[in-house]
Amino acid sequence: MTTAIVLFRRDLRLNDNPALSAAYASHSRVLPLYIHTENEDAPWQLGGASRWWLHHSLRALHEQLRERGGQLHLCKGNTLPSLRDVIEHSGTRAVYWNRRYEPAAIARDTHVKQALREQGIEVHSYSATLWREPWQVQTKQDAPYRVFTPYWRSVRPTLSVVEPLPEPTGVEWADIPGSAPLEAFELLPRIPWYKAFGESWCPGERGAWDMLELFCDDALRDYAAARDRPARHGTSRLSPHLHFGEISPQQIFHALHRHAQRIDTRRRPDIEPYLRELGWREFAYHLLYHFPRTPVESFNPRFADFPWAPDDDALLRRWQQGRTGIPLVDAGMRELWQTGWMHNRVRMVVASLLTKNLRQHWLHGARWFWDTLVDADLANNTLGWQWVAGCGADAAPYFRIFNPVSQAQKFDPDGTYLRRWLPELAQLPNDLLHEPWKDASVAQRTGYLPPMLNLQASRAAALGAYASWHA
DNA sequence: CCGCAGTTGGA
DNA sequence: CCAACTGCG
Repeated sequence: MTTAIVLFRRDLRLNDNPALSAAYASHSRVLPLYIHTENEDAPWQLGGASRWWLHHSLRALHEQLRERGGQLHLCKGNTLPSLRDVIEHSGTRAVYWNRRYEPAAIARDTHVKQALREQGIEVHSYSATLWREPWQVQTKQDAPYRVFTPYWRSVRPTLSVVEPLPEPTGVEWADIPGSAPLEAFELLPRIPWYKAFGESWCPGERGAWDMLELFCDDALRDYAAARDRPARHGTSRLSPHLHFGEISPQQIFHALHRHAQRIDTRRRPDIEPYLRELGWREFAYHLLYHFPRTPVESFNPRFADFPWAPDDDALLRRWQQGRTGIPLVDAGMRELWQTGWMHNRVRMVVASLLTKNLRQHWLHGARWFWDTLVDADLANNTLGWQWVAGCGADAAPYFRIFNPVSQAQKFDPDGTYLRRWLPELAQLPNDLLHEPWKDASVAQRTGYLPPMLNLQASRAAALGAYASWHA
């Protein structure tokens, strides 16, 4: 009669959870544990929006366990002392977890594993958030891939539909006295800016599957085109669920495949474009593993002396608050603030404006996204910002500067997205909605600010600065 | 060593 | 057409 600890981290699910299944296979009792380590992930400790999500996801997991006669044991503190405490009070000799891939987490886990083993505790770790471990994918020259297309060409053919692990049934859940209340984590920020998040999101394993079902029923068929239209719910919106491991890529692949198979061949949706996006996520994790300094340093070393404009707080604040006077940018930043999420197409546009037109360092944008996105993810955030800024792996070339007006006209032609997030402009006809500055009276009538920059001039200045630096 | 190709654009 | 460069096989 032995007990095993299952340490939950970014795997807040009971299905397809290798650590949980393995623990249950070898032990008669399982003690589910979550440790709130306030600072171990510094400088990338959880941002505000992520904290909101985590709060609700932990509550959801706790409820799931209660329905099964158990409960999630919560403690606050550093991982090793907290684990030792629980080990001592529960008489446990084995700890199971699923791996994480952020540099700080790897260092921490390596240390904890070694320390526990030295005191005679078994530690077992598993792969649960990626299709392939980062060290398993290499070029013919035994180097990590730096370009997505060859990476994907090498990985995709090796992926197959695998039956996900079922939730273990009949588990005897263990607990010890002294669990902290969830409120003790103080995860909900003092400023209740997140009060509308609940209208968009349902954190937790069940919420993840509801979202996936919505995607299958609605957007999947038309994904390749619809995913570029910010007014539509054309994307999967699974990113925060994936980040916290409420659902795994394996489960998604399996579910999409099964869903597609049930539809007759002529109307069967093509799941490849979406799998490719999951491939980007996988690629981002692999890059972060192989290039652990990229969260703070440009992937391309040439950019070490890139002439970013001097930091400008006033300018940054207007960008953050959605007060730039550029409709698509302001709409996106307000969507982010109000829902904790922004459509990917719009993310590229706001990031391009900050890093290219305004020439602010990409880290300023990355940090804001880190704090405000419910799907803030070190691997994806780093890759995304460096890609837009032009200093990343497989990055956009410097001369590719998004024009927010033409992007809006192309992907939100009827202005639905702009009107949703810029209600003060909702009454304008489409041409003025896309370019409110064309009528000087709009600013007075609506209170909408005149643009803080000239798109053409700032573009030319950015190209000029790049060219003279590059020469 | 050679050849091919490279997420998302703008004017 | 903007620039060439390099990752990869």
